Amino acid sequence: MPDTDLKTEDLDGCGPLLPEQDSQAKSNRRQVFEAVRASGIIPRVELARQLALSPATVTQITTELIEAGLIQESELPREGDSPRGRPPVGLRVQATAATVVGIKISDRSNSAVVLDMAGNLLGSATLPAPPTARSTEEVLSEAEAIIQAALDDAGPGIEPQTIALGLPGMVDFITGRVLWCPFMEETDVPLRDLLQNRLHRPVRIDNDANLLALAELWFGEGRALDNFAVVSIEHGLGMGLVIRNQLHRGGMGHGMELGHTKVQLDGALCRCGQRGCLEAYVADYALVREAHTALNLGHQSTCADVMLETLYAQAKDGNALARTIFARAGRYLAAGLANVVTLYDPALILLSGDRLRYDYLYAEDVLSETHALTYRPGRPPTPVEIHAWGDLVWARGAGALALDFATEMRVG
Amino acid sequence: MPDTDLKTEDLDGCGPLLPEQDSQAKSNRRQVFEAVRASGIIPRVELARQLALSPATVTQITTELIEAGLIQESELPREGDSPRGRPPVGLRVQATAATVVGIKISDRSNSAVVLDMAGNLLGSATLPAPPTARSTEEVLSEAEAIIQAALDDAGPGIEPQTIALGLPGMVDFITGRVLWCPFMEETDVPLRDLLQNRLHRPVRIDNDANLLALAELWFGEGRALDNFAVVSIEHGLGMGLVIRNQLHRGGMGHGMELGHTKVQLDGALCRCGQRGCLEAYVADYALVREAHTALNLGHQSTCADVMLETLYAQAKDGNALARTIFARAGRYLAAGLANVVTLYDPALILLSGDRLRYDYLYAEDVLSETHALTYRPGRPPTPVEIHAWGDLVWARGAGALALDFATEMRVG
DNA sequence: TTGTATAGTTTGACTGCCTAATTAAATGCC
DNA sequence: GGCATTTAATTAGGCAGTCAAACTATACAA
Repeated sequence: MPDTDLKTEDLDGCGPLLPEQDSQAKSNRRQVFEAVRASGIIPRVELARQLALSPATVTQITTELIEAGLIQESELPREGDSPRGRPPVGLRVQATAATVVGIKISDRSNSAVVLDMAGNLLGSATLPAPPTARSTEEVLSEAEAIIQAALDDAGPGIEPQTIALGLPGMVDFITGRVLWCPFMEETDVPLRDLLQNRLHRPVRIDNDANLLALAELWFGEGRALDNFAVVSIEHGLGMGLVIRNQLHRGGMGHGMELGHTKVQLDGALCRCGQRGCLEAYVADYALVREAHTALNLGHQSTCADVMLETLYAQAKDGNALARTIFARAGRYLAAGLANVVTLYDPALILLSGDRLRYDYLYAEDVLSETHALTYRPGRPPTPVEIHAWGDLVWARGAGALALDFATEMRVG
Repeated sequence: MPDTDLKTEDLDGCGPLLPEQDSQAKSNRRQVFEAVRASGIIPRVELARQLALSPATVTQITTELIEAGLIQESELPREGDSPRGRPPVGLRVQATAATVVGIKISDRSNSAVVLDMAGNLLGSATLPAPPTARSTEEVLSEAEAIIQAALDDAGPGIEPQTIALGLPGMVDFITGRVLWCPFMEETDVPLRDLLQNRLHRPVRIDNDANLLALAELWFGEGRALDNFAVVSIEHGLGMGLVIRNQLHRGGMGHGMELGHTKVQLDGALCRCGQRGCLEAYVADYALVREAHTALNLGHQSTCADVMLETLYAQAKDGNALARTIFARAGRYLAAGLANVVTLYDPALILLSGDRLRYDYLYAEDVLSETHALTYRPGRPPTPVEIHAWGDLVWARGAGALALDFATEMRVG
């Protein structure tokens, strides 16, 4: 049929111009290794089932991995009723195959964890962070110090294979540059390469909100989900997003800024200079600001933490004004979470962060308010869970990043 | 090293439990085919470069595809300066290899397009839709009728290989069920399978907001992006999201509901029954509602469209009240778009939909307001573009879906 | 002409995976 | 205890897909 018969002649073609998958799928070798690590202990049959590979292939790949010292055979825990047939042989990661360090630098404390190839925690350390703005050189020294402290805690003779570092602010994961960080003097710092040169080891860096999501994806509630959001409540409100089992770093590779979504046009003043940001209602400085007014604390120049504790105590004691402060913050938080649900429809929202002691903010009220503010007829409400782990979450998230890196290098 | 040396023993393993990629990557055969279609005309060398394949492999695959009648050799348009060496031979898809139909059913009009394998438009049709609620049987008949009309327009002898249907409401792409649709009497209808049985052809169905995103991904501005959002403004406010070159259908496979994000706590009443939804400020019914008050049209029971036109005309004539209506709607829309930017950080936001004639709503003001409401220091503002195509966009999006389906079946 | 540059094909080998047959290691039944 | 049964894992043989390298094809330039 000649072209002239066509009503439209599309010489530019149609369809997406970019390849769909990121480069190519992981090799079966790597998939097998990761399935073993994800399971803890798993027999070959089960690997074949999970990965839709033939038993022959699994045998071949696992033999290679065992020879390479990456996995090992291991007794499988006995079930109650032992079935007939040849008993399966368990496989597990050779934990000592590699060691990695994940660290988090912030303006409160620096922390680090040492993980082995199986993800076991070998050691950790937390050091206070200087409250002042810091030079790049200082940050590098702090990183080195906290790594050393964690390695010391883990015991002698550990040589980490890879290192991952997380810090707040705008971090470009791809280029490894810190575009902006609240406590750093300089901007647009190629921190990854600087640290790499200093430590003579491969380094990755990422935004701390992303690390939180990675921590949940690797070690926490998100492991069985291919799709969830992690909201962190601290100084600001951060968000990490996992989509199709992968961290979504946004167009530019930075964390998502839930704190600066608008929940009220011309609303409260945010420290970013705009009005109506969620952060301006929920973050600690917003609460402190109201506490000043409500509790006649205006003349005191106590630090924010103390002031918040005071406010919380008063609310608990029945102070109505103090209660309204938390109640309002809670309602706005609910609106923000409802927006996340409406825009993403994640399978789960995890609330994470240090401030979970302010129960008022994360009480049942907030959760039910979130559901009330979400329009999803006929669908079950999106579960919202509070996940409070210790100060080491971020470092563990960085550890996951480092582990992934090490896996890429060792397994391929 | 014995296990007892470890500080934590993680028998449950670590790392994501689900496979990262969706099943497996596309075959090279399919990648080659899709690259040819995406390019329009492309020589083998370029295919090898783009897909990182050896020339030998490209030769083999293209030979197969030619033999299968899926692509063909074609003259390559001459550049101005002809370089030395053997001139490349162009490849293009054999447009006649397959034909598909994409249709959209709504409460205003039904439309359909006929596309060939190259994505060329062979024919189309639009029919008015009955304004009343419809039974499943009626919807099926309408679908059949609009398909026939489009096929008639395309000419004789066309047998579509696959069909894709889009409609508003909650559509589960995976199961092919319509959980809820504004104009359908029944709920939870297995529409895909019903249509399949009726037409004796493979069918896919999807939400109309998703189709819009697919239309942009296949034929529009989104082709060169791996990451963008499409916002559609009609009765409601829908959103489709492309992430990593793939449509993000949310946890349940429905479209995202931008219209019901909260931009004002305890704000205007939305038809969903909640308060402060973006839709309650921006959708046509919200404008009409205010027009009633502002323009003393309360006694008239004219239809919404006429009322909106009146309002728009008055605003153009300088009526201050009418102007404030559009101005307010524009500001809230800006806040909603700013939230999308803040939460997703897409590479581009496309504004799409029928109502683009209400210039006031999408004027420069809205775009600059969007940027003003977005906190992204040091980063260039997210581009927001208005994309007005005709009434056939949705059908074309459905066509893309059908084309993808046909490709899967024919190319593998 | 002949040289050179670029596009595309042919050949042979290799990798990775699969099917099918075989071996291994347990239980249950007689 | 011995043997059938059942499930796990390995081995053997083969096929599909890809690549490197050598080769052919087709243009322009000198």
